[in-house]
Parts: sequence; structure tokens; C-alpha cells
Amino acid sequence: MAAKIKDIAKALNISISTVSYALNDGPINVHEDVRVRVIETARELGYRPNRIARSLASGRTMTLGVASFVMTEWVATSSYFQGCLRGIVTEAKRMDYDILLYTHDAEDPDRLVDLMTDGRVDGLIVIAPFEGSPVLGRVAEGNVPVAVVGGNSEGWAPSFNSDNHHGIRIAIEHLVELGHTRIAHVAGEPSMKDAMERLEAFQSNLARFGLPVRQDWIIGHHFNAENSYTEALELLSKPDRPTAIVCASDDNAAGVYRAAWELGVSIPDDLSVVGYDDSPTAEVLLPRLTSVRQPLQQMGAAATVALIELLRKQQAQGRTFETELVTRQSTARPMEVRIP
Amino acid sequence: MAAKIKDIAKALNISISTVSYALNDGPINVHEDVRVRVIETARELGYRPNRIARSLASGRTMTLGVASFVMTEWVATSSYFQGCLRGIVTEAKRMDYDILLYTHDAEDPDRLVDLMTDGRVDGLIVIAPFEGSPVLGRVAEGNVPVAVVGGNSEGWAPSFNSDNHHGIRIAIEHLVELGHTRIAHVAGEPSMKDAMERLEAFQSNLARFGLPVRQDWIIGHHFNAENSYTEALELLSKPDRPTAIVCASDDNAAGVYRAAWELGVSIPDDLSVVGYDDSPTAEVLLPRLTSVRQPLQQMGAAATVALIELLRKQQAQGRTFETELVTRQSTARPMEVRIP
DNA sequence: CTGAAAGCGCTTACAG
DNA sequence: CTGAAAGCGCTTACAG
Repeated sequence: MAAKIKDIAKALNISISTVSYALNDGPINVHEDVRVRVIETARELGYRPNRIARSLASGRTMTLGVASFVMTEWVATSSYFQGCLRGIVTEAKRMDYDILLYTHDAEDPDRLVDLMTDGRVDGLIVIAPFEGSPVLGRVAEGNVPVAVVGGNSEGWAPSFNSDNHHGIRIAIEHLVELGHTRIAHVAGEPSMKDAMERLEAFQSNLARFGLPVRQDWIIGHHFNAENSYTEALELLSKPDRPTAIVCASDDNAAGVYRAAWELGVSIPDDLSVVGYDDSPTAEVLLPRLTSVRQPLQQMGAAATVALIELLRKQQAQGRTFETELVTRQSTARPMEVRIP
Repeated sequence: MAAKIKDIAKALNISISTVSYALNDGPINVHEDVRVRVIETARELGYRPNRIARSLASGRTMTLGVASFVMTEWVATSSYFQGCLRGIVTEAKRMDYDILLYTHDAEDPDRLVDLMTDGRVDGLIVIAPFEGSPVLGRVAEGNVPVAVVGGNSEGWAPSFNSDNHHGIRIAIEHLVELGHTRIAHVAGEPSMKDAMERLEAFQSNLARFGLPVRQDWIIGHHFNAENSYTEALELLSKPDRPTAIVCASDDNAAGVYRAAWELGVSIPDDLSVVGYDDSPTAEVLLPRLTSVRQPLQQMGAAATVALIELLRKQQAQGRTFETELVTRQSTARPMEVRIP
């Protein structure tokens, strides 16, 4: 039978409140010698505080919920998710919180909302929620503080994003400076705000440079490598193909690399590729991937800090982070420009 | 103010036990019309069950703890961790459990043990514990059921592994069949059982084929790409270099790829590379990586199933999974054999 | 500084 | 089937 504070109190013939004060070093002081004896007998009895009981009594769980709207898929494959999660874990650790990872996702929104508001967490970080999903609003109504990373909180929560328009703009400027005029796009999951903004930015920036926006050169509409591979294979095997591709994620770029490799299309000689995220994948791909860096870890960390602030002060500010282009080896002048 | 079962009971003028029975559909039956009215007013009042209170009363939390001994590092970079986690999440979801991810790791074992035994989880899955760590034993003493994936549980828990000896053997047999005699190894983190077994198997299998085991051809001793890159750069720039490398993980192989790329060493023409894990990285690398597959998802899933069984029946069996070689494009006959 | 007691929001024998 | 009550293991005003 595990020891409880009652057992310690009994052994020492003192009250359980004193034991609690001694163990927690507050909120009320305890005579030094009493404190010492409490701690000692706690150790002797192998006492382990029950966090559930403590949470119920105190109303704080010291755990933060993390939900992705596509958890099952992302948990293993998304370098975006990984980057955010690392920032979250690092910061949560500093603040002494643990992470509750919901296994259910937005496939079943009602269920997800129930789980998120069942009292197990002090607050929630939602990663890349879908546009127009009712989940955020209902969680907020359930009085659970939320911070969002990578997506629109639709006014329900502070959100932490990077500037997608800027990110795509610098990618395209880079390609245009190199002399590219035939530029394609691998778009991301349309239900996610980041993907839509990047797509819009892609189209508007091509237009800005007077370049054609060809619908058949906008492929993908997913955030994974597999899909990009299949569609890039088709795109690149046509004679009339682009000389550069801007991808909505590094994972997408990985799919393009594979397609190019199989078709004997050389990167960057025959095809320049720009990724998005600057995730670890960008360094695994060879030639190393030129990528629009968004500071995922920072975004995850900032969301965590904001959430904890929200718990304490009832308010916190969201933030949009700057993006920058990390130029590596996957982009070069296009053939026709280079040859003369 | 959020509604509680007391409020529902009051509104309906019935007892809270009846409300509880109605809401949970058990363990005692309730008149159908009462049940319906309870559920209806619960909805009207916006009632949300408090899982913390329920856990305290029932003794079950419906959450499973997942700990890696190197959480902060792995959460973002280890494809091994990801693979396991995916299996765990998938299976936990089916069984209706959520996952508590500990942010602290074995850097501070006392802290970790305290967190693991604080009552927030019904059981624990520990991923790749270090050899000889006191954590598992102390958690078991704390009466928290544990399952281990990828590592030695030292008798404390059912563990789920793959057969490292077999895995390395088939890798080396494959290379020997291709004609390689100059084979190097990128070893993994020595404090992990898998890494040590693979290293031993590497040495014994080379010996079995009468091939030299050169200490200067055993590099790495980490499970990450960065370190492998640096060391492979050195190894491969010597004139007297191996024609094949067996890596302790796909992440290690990624480092070797990069080194080879930068040195202009062509894979598989100048160098055959075999990875280990068959993680998503194996498909991202180009040429696609020949890799020893260990069924990480299955291992994670099996550990989860076993853990839940352990909760119910007090006992469960560990299992060692078979490995198989997934032959892709990163291995070929060595130059000297091919040319004649 | 210490103690007696209420309370956190549920579940679950135990009577009826 | 329903109710009154104890209990899960803590925290925390409130008196003293």
C-alpha cells in the first residue's frame, strides 16, 4: 500500500495540513525541524505525491495539451509537427509542464473537444487547425485557454505564425533573380491556412513579375512527400516543364527530389527546387535544399510561453515571425540562361 | 460556472449517483426515461465531465505515459522515436487512451521517476532505456506497469525489440554476396542496447566471413546524422577507404550520404550504404536507401497492447520481432569486382 | 506555526 | 431502479 500524507501525519502525530505545507514548502511556513522530519518520514515510507488528487484540489494539472488536427498522420511523418513539438517540449520542460498528446484528432471534432475540456490540462496548444473548424471556439467556450501555432485562431486564441506572403515572395524573388520564368508550385493541404496563403502568395508574386500562372503547374495540395512524388513525376515528365519549383514544405520537396531523380532530371542543373520550413529534411536532401525558413521551434516555444502567460494573466499576444531564405545548393540559374 | 453532476441532480431532483450511472451507462442500470432526461439536461447545462475527479475516484486515468530517455533531443530528430510513437498513438487511440509525453528525461532520473509515478498515467511505455539505469526498477517498485520498446527492461517489464543480430547479419551477407570485403560500421549510442548488439553483431559477422575488423572503420557512436556526417567525411577522405558501410540507423546513413556527396563519392558506385530502421528517411535519401527493416510501428503498437493487457491481467509477454532487408538502390557490387 | 475541517467532482459499495 | 454516504488523496481558507 502506497503511503499517503495521512500516513505521514499519523506517524508523526501531526495534522495532514502541516504535512502538506511541509512537503510543498508552502503556502504557509512550517517549523524547520517539523519540516525536516516530515520530509524524512516521507522518504522512509516511500511516499509519492498523487498528482491527480493534487490537481483536483488545486485546480492545476501542470500539463499542457497538444493537439494536431491530423495527429495520427503527422506524429510520424511531418517535420513541421516535429519542429513545433520540439519547441513546445523544450519550453514546457523549463516551465515544469508535461505534455498530453491527444490521440484523437479533428476527424471526430466532438470527441476531440470533449477530451480537450475534460480537465486534464491547464491549457492547450493546437497545431495547424483547419480553417472554419468549430473546435477552437468550443474549447474556448469550455474555458480552456488555447494558443495556436501555424494557423488561424479566428479570434479565439493568440496564434503564432510566420509570414507566408513574405516567405513565398523571397523564394520567388530568388528564382527570378537567377533568371527563372517557368516556375511551378507544390501546394499544401488546402484546409490549412498556411497552405492557402502560400498558394495565394505564389500566384500574386508570379503576377507581380509578369510571369504566367499556369494551373497545371500547381500540383500537390497535400503536405506529404508521397503525393508530391507522384504528381511531380507527371509534371516533370512532360516536355513542357518548369525550370523551378517552389514547394509548400520540405516534405513536399522530398517528393519532388525523388521524382526528379527517377526521371534523370538534375537538381539544380535542370530544375531548381525551393523548400519551405527549413526542417531537418532540408539537410538530408542532396543537394542540400534551399528553403524558406520559418522558425518552427521558436513558434512552438513562443506559443507555449504565451499559453502559460495566459494561464497566469488571462491574456497574451500572438505573433507573426519573419521568414528568411536559406540558400543552399538546390537552386541555380536555369539552363537556357546559363548556356549562352 | 461549469455544470457538475450535482447541478444536473438538483435540476432533476434526483441523486448524484443516479446521474453518474446514467451518464456512464453503468455500472448500475437506470430507468430509460431518467437516463434520457439526465443526458438531455447535461447537454442543456453544458455539462463536461471532469476527468481528474473521475480518475481520482475510479483509480484509472485512461492515459499512458511515454518517456524517452533522451526526449528533448529525440522528439524532433529521431525517426526511430517517431516510428515507435506512431505505433503507440495509433494503438492508444483504438483503446481510447491518450498519451502523456514527459518533457523531462533521464538526464534527471529522480525527477523522471517522480513524474512517472505521480498517478497521472495508468501505465508507461519507455522507449530505448539506457542499460543499467535505475529508472525502470524504481518505477516498477512504484507499482506503475511498464512496457519497454527498443531496449533491455532487465526483467522489470515486457520488452519489444527486434533481432539486432539477425538484422546486421543479413546486411553483411548482402554486402558479402555483392563482393564487398572492405566494410565499415557507423555505430549507435553505446548506452543503448540496440546499438551495442548491432556493433557486436557487426564484428562477429565480419569475422565469420574472415573479413578484417578494423577499429578505425567503426565510427559514430551516436544515433544522429550530424555526427555521422563529420566522421564519415574523415573516413571517406582517406585513400584507404571501405567500399561499404553498415549504419546503425537510417539517420546515420543520412550523414554518410552527405559526406559522400560532398566528397564526390558516388553511392552505390563507389560506396554501398546499408541503413537500419527502414524509416521514412530511407525513402527520402537518394539513391533510396537499402535498409534493415525493423517494424517500429508494430513494436510500438505491440508494447501498447501489452501494457494495456498488463493493466487488466497483471501480466503480458514481450516479443522480439524479425528484421528483414529492404533492398533498394544504395548497394551494388564494389568497383574492383565490377570492372573486370 | 499548527490543527480541524471543508472541499475539489467524481465513483461505487451499500441499503432500501 | 434510486438515494444517502463514504471515499479517492490532496489543498487551503479559517481559527486558534
